[in-house]
Amino acid sequence: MPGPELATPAPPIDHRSPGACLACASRLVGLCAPLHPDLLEQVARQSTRGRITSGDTIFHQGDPAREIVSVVDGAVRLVRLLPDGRRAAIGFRFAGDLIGFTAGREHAFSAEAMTDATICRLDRRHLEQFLHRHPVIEARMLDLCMRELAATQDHLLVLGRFSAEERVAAFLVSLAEAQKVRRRSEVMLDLPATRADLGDLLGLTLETVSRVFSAFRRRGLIRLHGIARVELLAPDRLHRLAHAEGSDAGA
Amino acid sequence: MPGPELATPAPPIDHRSPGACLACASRLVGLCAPLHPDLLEQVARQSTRGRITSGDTIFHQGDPAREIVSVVDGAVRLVRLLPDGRRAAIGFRFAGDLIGFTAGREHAFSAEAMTDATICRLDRRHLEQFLHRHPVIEARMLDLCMRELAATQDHLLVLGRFSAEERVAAFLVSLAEAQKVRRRSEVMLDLPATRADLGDLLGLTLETVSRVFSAFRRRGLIRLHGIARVELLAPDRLHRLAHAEGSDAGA
DNA sequence: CGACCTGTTGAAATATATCAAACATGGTGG
DNA sequence: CCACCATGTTTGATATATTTCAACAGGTCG
Repeated sequence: MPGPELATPAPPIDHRSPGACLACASRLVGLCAPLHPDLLEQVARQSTRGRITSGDTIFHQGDPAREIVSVVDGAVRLVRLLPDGRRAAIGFRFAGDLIGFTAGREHAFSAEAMTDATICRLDRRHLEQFLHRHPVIEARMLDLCMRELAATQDHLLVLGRFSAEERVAAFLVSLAEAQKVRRRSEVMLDLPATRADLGDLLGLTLETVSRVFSAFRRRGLIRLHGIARVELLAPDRLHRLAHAEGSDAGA
Repeated sequence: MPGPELATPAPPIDHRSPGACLACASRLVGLCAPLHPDLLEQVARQSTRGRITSGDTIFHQGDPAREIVSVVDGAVRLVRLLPDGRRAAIGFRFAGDLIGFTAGREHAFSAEAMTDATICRLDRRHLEQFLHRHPVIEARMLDLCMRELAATQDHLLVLGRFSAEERVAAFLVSLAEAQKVRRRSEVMLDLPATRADLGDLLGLTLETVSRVFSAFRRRGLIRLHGIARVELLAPDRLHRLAHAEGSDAGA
């Protein structure tokens, strides 16, 4: 499903030298990296950690891609903007995700904070050199990239052939998945995105998203708690909807 | 060895010498790979080349991903099938493209020949071992993967926010691009796909695709030559349409 | 308090899907 | 060689899901 596979549930953070972010470096490497800690510092030393606030742009579509960004905490949306103002979101990213790693010279999309967030910027050059020196990590990177590719292809299916309800269901299911990976509840979901954000992600208008939420609520599929959290009351039925397995004809 | 699960309608395989396909191996490596030819043979030796006919399935969604396939010649569609019969195409692939390389254990989509084609099957294990031994190639692979990811994200934008006409225009432009890369005409395009294939790729019905082609024809944007080729009469206008740059208001 | 943002809901407009029929095309076999 | 068939295409009429436009409600924040 569309989304965040790359996930170590946010390791404890520890900044040795000022600005440096060893935590990010180690997250980059993954859980069981057969690397000497000293090597990590090579990367960490070239990183700067910072806190940003909801709505801030981390980098803009078109900016030279000189940095890779690790999301330490918070939620980020990746959006493409069309000349006439239409927006499409490539995906949402959360703690533990890496964004902005690209083959191109420029970022193909903007990254915007949906919540207050902590991020860590890594110098692209240094990261690439590091990867070249450590093929094991480069192999992990390839693996990561292929997973993200698969997730994006899933999303393609959603946008190409799913109805509005199926799209929203697919999103909720994938969000539950993402929270599970991060050791958070699978049924009580944090929803940092606005209806407009969801519309951009799912290829719908914000009104349609809102209507689908209402319909789900009426059918007893979900319950809204305040504005930023959804409870899945019938994950199984949502799952079937999200996989186009019909049989949820009812009400 | 449970051999024949990979391609149920087992395409006829032409075991020439020991089946080796040096051409595929070198394509995999890329043009200017700093590798000794002997090394290529390691990969080539484990490959089998074969000819398949239009409509054949190269591998099925759900099949164990034991092979990587290189398209030597012809056109292939990658499609995902939903339980209720809906189809969505991930993309089309042509000569020189590599398909089926994945992080998962199983193929997430089916690969079907749109034309008679020549393909080369590489053993996944061997390829992976080869990559591990040759980090330079692995780095190229990562680069390839990131490019494919970027292309898929582009497609996401198309499916999420483009009108039917914009989608078809985007497809034609990208097809022209693909032919240009392959040193073929940028305005006289081979169109191996049926209207239904295009619909699957663009998230439309075949009728809508047909109507858009007719509309483009009426407006003097394209001309159809027989059934399998399109001539772009106004590439610039199509380009603007494909990039949502408006200003093609007219008729 | 008032301005603003997000969300909800309604009514009308519209792009695309669906259903249906006729039309090309290319291959096959008599 | 032609008739025929299967397959793909075009076009039309209608249906429908989603968008668009619009009004209103509930928070939040200065």
